[in-house]
Amino acid sequence: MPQDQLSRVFSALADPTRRDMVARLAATDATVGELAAPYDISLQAVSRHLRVLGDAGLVTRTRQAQRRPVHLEAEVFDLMTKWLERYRREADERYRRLDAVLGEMDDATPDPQEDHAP
Amino acid sequence: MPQDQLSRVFSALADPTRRDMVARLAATDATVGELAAPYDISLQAVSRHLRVLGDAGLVTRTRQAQRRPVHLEAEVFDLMTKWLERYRREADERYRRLDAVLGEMDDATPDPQEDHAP
DNA sequence: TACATTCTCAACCACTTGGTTGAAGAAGCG
DNA sequence: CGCTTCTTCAACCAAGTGGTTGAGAATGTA
Repeated sequence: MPQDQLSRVFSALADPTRRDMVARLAATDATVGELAAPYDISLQAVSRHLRVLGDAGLVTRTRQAQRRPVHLEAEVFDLMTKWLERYRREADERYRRLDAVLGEMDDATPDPQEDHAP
Repeated sequence: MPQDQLSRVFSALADPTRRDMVARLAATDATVGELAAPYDISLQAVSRHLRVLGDAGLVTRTRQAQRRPVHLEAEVFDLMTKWLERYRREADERYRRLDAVLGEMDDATPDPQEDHAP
């Protein structure tokens, strides 16, 4: 069950509620109650969403009286960006290299040539 | 059940096997059998992984005799990059001007189903 | 101390996910 | 046509997820 961090991060962001939380936390820190306000789910559910974000390293918590303010950790985004950039660039280059037809299905005489670059 | 695409994309990439497939597909197209080779799981499982990637818009399939070559669609990465860049930058700026006002929630009450989008 | 506020833990439940095996569809070859 | 190759569909199962409610921990306040 100990997934790698990248998996945890992607998994955490696969939920719209959690993405929305991240979006709001990018603007400012917030407490659990504040974060929960807009949603129609229980405080406990929000708390658990935050635990998922925390496990992914996307947020950290502190203590402020009874409150547990949540803070977005931007560094983790770099991890994702790094992964993304690498493969996006590779695919992009490859796309640029072959000047034909991918994705277009309207060819009447489909004679798929090899698209391997020389 | 019809999740938004961003959720499907993040969810698809939350699996290490699928991320590895994407990585390999960034180099070149491949058939199901070719993709399956390195992994110790059934061909059917690989086929289903590819369906997940396909539903997320990350790959497309064509037909080549009995084979169904898989092609990586780089455009979807832009979607993620856009999302990432936006909030990473916001958090970065905020980090830079580290005034950190807690408890200062603005009036934004977003619908959890929708991402923060302009 | 007693009480209110804020948040988390625990148990439960419906649904999804990622794997399995067996059967079947689709295309080429003898 | 029957047989082989490549791939998907279907049914099943264990484990995970996201919600619920109820209890309780942690802290500040009267």
